[in-house]
Amino acid sequence: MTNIRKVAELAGVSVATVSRALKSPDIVSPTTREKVLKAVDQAGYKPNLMAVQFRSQRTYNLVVLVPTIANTFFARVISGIQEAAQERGYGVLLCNTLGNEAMETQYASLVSTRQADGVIQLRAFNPFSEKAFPDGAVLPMINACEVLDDAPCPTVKLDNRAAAREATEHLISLGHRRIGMIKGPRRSPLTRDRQQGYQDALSAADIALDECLLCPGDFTPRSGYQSAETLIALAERPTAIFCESDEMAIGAISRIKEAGLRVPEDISVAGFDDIAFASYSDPPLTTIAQPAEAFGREAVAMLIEVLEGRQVDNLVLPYTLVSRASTATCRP
Amino acid sequence: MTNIRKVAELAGVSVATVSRALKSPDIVSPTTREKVLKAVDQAGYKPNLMAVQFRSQRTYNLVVLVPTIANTFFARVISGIQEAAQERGYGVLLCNTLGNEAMETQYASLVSTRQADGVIQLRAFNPFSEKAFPDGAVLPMINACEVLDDAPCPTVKLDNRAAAREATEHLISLGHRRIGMIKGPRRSPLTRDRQQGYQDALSAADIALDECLLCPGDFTPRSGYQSAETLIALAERPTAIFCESDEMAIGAISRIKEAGLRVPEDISVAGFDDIAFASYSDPPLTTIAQPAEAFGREAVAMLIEVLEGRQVDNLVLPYTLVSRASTATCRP
DNA sequence: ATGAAAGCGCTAACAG
DNA sequence: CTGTTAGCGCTTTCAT
Repeated sequence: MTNIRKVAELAGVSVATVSRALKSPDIVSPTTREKVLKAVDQAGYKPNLMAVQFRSQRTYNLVVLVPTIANTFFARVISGIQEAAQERGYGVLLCNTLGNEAMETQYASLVSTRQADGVIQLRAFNPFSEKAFPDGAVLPMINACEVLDDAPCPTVKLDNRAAAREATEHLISLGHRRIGMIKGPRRSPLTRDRQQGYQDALSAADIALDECLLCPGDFTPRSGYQSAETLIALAERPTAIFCESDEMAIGAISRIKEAGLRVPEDISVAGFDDIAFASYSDPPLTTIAQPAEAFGREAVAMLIEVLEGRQVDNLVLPYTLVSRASTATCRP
Repeated sequence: MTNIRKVAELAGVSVATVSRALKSPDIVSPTTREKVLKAVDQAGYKPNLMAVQFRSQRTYNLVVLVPTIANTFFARVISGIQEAAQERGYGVLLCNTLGNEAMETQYASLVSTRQADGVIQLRAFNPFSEKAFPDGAVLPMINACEVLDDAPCPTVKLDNRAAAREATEHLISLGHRRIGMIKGPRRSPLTRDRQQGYQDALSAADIALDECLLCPGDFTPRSGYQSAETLIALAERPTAIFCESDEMAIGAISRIKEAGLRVPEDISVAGFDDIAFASYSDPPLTTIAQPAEAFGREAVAMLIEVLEGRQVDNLVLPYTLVSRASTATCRP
């Protein structure tokens, strides 16, 4: 492998000059620069970035901790991350953690071991030990999408409570009063906030909360399918279901139809995320559109700010209620 | 940041001893080992892997070139890659190339610049220039899923021709003789092979090929939707459609229903990939199941073999026809 | 404008 | 078993 020394010999200059000709062309004389560039070309020289990084103590790699890459919402977030990182000369180390905290901690240590400069965490968990970054220290991390309440770092998120409230209000405005909810994982702040929003809407409309209508889920189509089954079987069946993800909504619709019921005639269904399939489901899904790619892009921009020692504010991104055919007037 | 020297001072030994105590504990005396480990703990020492890598000339990073991470099939492949890489102590540098050759070349140069040890390419394109790896040299690359005909490296793929033939034969066996096909990108070997399989099946059943029934697509639901529109509008409408991806099949079904036609009563639809949504579409999708995660796992295993200088054979993974409700007997 | 030389943190001869 | 020493390839003072 050709290194800078080879190039220096070939050009008849010192290694320092080669380095300078490449990094700050303006401070070497045009003639030397020419010579160097010719030698670089001739030798097919590519700087060993491992050495460069080692020297400069920066890797230009970002670690992304994603709960599951199989979820199309996260896939979109990652696209955004990937794109923004590339533009700024950073690589992306993708870690599919499946929500496993040990794994997240392990991956975060890529930063302690200087394999990466910072972390984008897409789940509400701090993967850094007190030890690695004692108190006062600024964590090289951004927490995005699902955010810790007392995050030790800057965050980008949606106003999940408001969004869930709006989705629920949409159903209420269609005349629904018995509205089921298929939730996300138990201890997720995201789920808690969305449930809050759901309850806010009910309260505002003077509808009493019925715990039976609250079903567990894990964002997969399968869990939506199963929880829909429970809801359908209820003595007093809901006329609408609000799902915390489109994937669950699609699973739920599948189960509802299997039971011989129609969407939205018998049961309206609303989702959350606005994934690509939402438009192609039957019926097309009413949902809350999240700016998934923007989450990724913003997280990268913020993380780089942090890495460069600047102050960063938390960010709340906008959502939109997209009304499609899966929700309709209640006609019991 | 604490480094090996600090630890050495703290333990009252040389840096070499610290290094040894950590890398090959058996060749240092138990007492020194203890001292060193205590010092390591006390200093909160983590080896600077950048330095280790720099020294050992290995990064333990793999580059993955993926056409689009938004496709759930690739998401599964990546999960497999990710998992296998982690088990073997490798990190994954994910590159969403959108099929852009310049981008792929650029990312592949992470290897030339020693940011990564090898490449897993999920598209039929060689991202390495002749210059970087002259002829004889063994490319540190595995080509998976969509494979070049004369790949310059080991490959893992499906027998796409046989799989497409089987899917088509399934439709023929149901009495269909007018079978549309929604294809993948124009110049993809994958598309060519699948079309071959489709034609193989037609020939074997003495059905003449009708070019009108061949529609373009790009694996997205949207393209399936559009091509279905074309097929429906045909004077002699097909009674079945074979799509090269489930995402297109889902788009196609959506369009067919919009036209007031029923699946499978009026038109049967078959897909390819068996993504998670295939079971939850209405009707559930008949499709060719690919072992997506296995592609990822095998590619990693093979790449590491190559990196360690061993010989590797090409691999063909098995597929399965999964028959669900979207295909049924032809009754014109 | 250029060169000589130090050193980033670590490992691996080579001595002892 | 342990210490000394020489780099890995590069950037960056400090001289010239």
